[in-house]
Amino acid sequence: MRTVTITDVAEHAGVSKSTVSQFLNKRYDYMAKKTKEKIELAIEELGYRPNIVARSLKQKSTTTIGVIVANILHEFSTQIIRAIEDFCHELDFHIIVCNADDDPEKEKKYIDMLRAKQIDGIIIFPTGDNVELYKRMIMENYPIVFLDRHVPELAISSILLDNEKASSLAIEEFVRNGYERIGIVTTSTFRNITPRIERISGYKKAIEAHGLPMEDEYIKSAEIHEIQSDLQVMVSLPNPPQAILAGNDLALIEILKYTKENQMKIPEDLALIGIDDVSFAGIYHPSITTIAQPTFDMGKRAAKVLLDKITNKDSREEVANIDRFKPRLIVRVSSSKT
Amino acid sequence: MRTVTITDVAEHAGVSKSTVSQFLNKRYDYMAKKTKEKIELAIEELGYRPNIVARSLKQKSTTTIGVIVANILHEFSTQIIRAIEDFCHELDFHIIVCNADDDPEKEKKYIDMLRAKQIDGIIIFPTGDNVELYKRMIMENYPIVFLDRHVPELAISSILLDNEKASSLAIEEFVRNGYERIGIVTTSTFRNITPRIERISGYKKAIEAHGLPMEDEYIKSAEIHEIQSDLQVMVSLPNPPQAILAGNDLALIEILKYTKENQMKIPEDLALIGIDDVSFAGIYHPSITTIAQPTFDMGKRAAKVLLDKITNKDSREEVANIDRFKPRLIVRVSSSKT
DNA sequence: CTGAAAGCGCTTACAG
DNA sequence: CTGAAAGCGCTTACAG
Repeated sequence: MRTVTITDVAEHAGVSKSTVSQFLNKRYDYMAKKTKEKIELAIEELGYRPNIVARSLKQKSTTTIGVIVANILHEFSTQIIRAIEDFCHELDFHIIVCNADDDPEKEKKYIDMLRAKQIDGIIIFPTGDNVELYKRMIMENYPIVFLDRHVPELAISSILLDNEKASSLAIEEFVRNGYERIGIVTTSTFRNITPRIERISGYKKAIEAHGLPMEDEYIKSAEIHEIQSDLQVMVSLPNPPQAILAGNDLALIEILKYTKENQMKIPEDLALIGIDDVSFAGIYHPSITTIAQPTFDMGKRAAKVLLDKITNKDSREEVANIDRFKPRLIVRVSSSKT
Repeated sequence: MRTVTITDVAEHAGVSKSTVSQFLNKRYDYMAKKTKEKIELAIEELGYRPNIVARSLKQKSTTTIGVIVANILHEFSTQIIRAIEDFCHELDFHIIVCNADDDPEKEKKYIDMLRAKQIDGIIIFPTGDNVELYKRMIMENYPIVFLDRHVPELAISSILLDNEKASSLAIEEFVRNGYERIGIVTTSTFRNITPRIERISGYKKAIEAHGLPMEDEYIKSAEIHEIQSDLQVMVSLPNPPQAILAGNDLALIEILKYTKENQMKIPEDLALIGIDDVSFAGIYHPSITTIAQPTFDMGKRAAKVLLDKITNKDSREEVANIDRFKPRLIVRVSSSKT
């Protein structure tokens, strides 16, 4: 089954390839009506479908972008992907999804491959460990946007949550309900991952601002599989925290696992707020107070900023344009007075 | 910043483009060691990265596949995507993720675009409404695999759950615990979506096999936003069901929302089993008995079957190869005796 | 208003 | 062991 090409269409319609190409690109300015009709008919009859790879080679654009998420297991990642996909679909762009698995090597491999494939731009949740590579892309003025995390020394547009605000919203809610000994548990801050670092610093500032006890033992950032034992330690303190802020969805699930296994009552034995409005927050017993990220807006913005850069490649930016999105407190039961 | 091409490398190394190309494709058979080194050096010095679009045009392969999910909101979809991505990453294939949003028009648009982009093959969760289009792809021997759903009259390899088994596992678990009036709630069966149809038929067969009461009122399939009111009707029956099987994750969440709002106790007021082992099943109060799909295996298999077809395009298959995966019952508390 | 020609950056069969 | 030439399927500046 030979595939039909523009040459076949041209022959069939009795015109030149150039003219067919004009037609395909909707440059009808000077095209005779008859010519147009002949081409339309030929395309129809032959079932012609333009080869976009050939077009891309010539035009140096693939109308495809890459999205490299740090860890596709976070609900946040999949919601962002969905938002980006929605936005791109409108503009007939496609997205290639890559999961770096928090591995800088894998991230590098993906970046290299995406660029070899002439992908027009990339949205990255950066692992943070490929600074040289990021720098090279900036130098080459390659369109790129960071999401969720950023690398402070680099002039790359970044879409971030106002993470400190997220923590302070949570602490304020705890304080309003009379909690004083408040802890925070996040996944590992190995490699200085922005949201984790900032959520902890936001936590510290808020604790201080409210004159609450600040204990190192109340702050845990660890690998997922270590969280259970860390919680054990925290709960066994002489003065254990009465409330905990979960740094993200995976941390929250670990905490809920712990409280369930140890028959701790929420919020009586331990009050809880989670950053990320997980799907089950409203139906859990008790329902869980969360800090929601505007995931849809953030994904959409990232896509918009990237596509703008792609369309507008000459305008190089000199400084990182950091776009902070506001988190929103959703009050439910897990943080209430007891 | 002019991009460096194979011509630049050839000049820099003092050899021909052909030889550089041989090098890039690792055909070292007859290559002098010195030549190899010169090329390596030139590539290094120029920071050359082959243009895969050009290669694709010539080789008629993009080492990229498309994945069109019906609805990216299901956890099942994202797990499948992850599994496919993992598998493809090993083989240096990339995946373009598309969300058809259960809209046949959108599905069609994606299929057309993916083919125009010369994507090597597609994994589809078919909406079912583009039968002509599917048929044309079969005729053209275009590599394609169906996942989660299939279209019975078509000879397309399909990766499916043994859906009837999934339902019967659930019914048996209910029966073991003494439940007799058992209902099922799924999202809409408009357009004959395979898993929903089969889960309902499996439910019916199992109910019959156990000699349990079979009532039309115990069977609901509806759009997400209608489920609350349908549950209201079901619960208000003179003889309401004592147990409900949730057809998928979204249906389960609706049911939990309903029971929570109406302060129904699980399993005392209503026992529950959900198909899809949702992330929160183990930490919910009470923990939720589920029927797990082997999502990782299914995604991996789909990718494997597709890549085999791509590698092996001559071997056309005559009949649909339907691959049924076994569901697994995970007993927790929501289905226990009261 | 339309066509001939060159070119995008590769690969490949063939010649030497 | 290596190179010249043709070709993948488009687009585009230019000529007429």
